[in-house]
Amino acid sequence: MFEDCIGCKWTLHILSQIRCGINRPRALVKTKKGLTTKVLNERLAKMVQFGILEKISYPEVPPRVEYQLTPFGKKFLETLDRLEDLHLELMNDL
Amino acid sequence: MFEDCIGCKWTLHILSQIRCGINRPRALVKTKKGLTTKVLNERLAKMVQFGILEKISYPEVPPRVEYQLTPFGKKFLETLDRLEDLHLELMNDL
DNA sequence: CAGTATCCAGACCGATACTG
DNA sequence: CAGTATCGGTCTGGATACTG
Repeated sequence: MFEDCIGCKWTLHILSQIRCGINRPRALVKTKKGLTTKVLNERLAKMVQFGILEKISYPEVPPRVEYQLTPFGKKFLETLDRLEDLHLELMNDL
Repeated sequence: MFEDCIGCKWTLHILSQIRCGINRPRALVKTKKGLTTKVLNERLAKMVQFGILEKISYPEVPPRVEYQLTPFGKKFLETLDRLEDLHLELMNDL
């Protein structure tokens, strides 16, 4: 599951954007050059499947969709933050 | 860095083996079918570079090499364990 | 705007053979 | 036994165009 989630150069970026409140597909695609709807949707689908994200569709025209972190997703990111802290600590020790 | 470490299907396996005390290249290659010296060495080099592993060469013939987790490497794995715990928790809630 | 389908270049990695 | 080099198939993912 890790591999599938993190073993993709976009996943971390996408998650951090969603955490910042950028949670609509179009907006997400525009946050980084090279990210396309195809790859974005693949990643989003995976993360929904893994219980990291939740998808909300509003029955409007034009359609509106938002993705939100689930409670698990939030804990997941927090744990990742801790990993980053660890790494920064290491760098400081040098 | 995460991407580089975890975004490879072998890394997690290799690290868990080393944690179990299987820390010589030859032995590691034999732990999983499909793992070759080339890929193994690539991964080991990366992990040494990232400060996760430490390489110890004994000046013997035939040569003997061992890899060990650094303190950072141990914390790194512990944090990964916590991620796994989180995921198991999630599964239980269903 | 959201999402899917198609195409194709290029990275990746497994197999093999080789050196020290 | 440790490590490097080379080759070649596979599969990812970026570009593009399309539907609802």
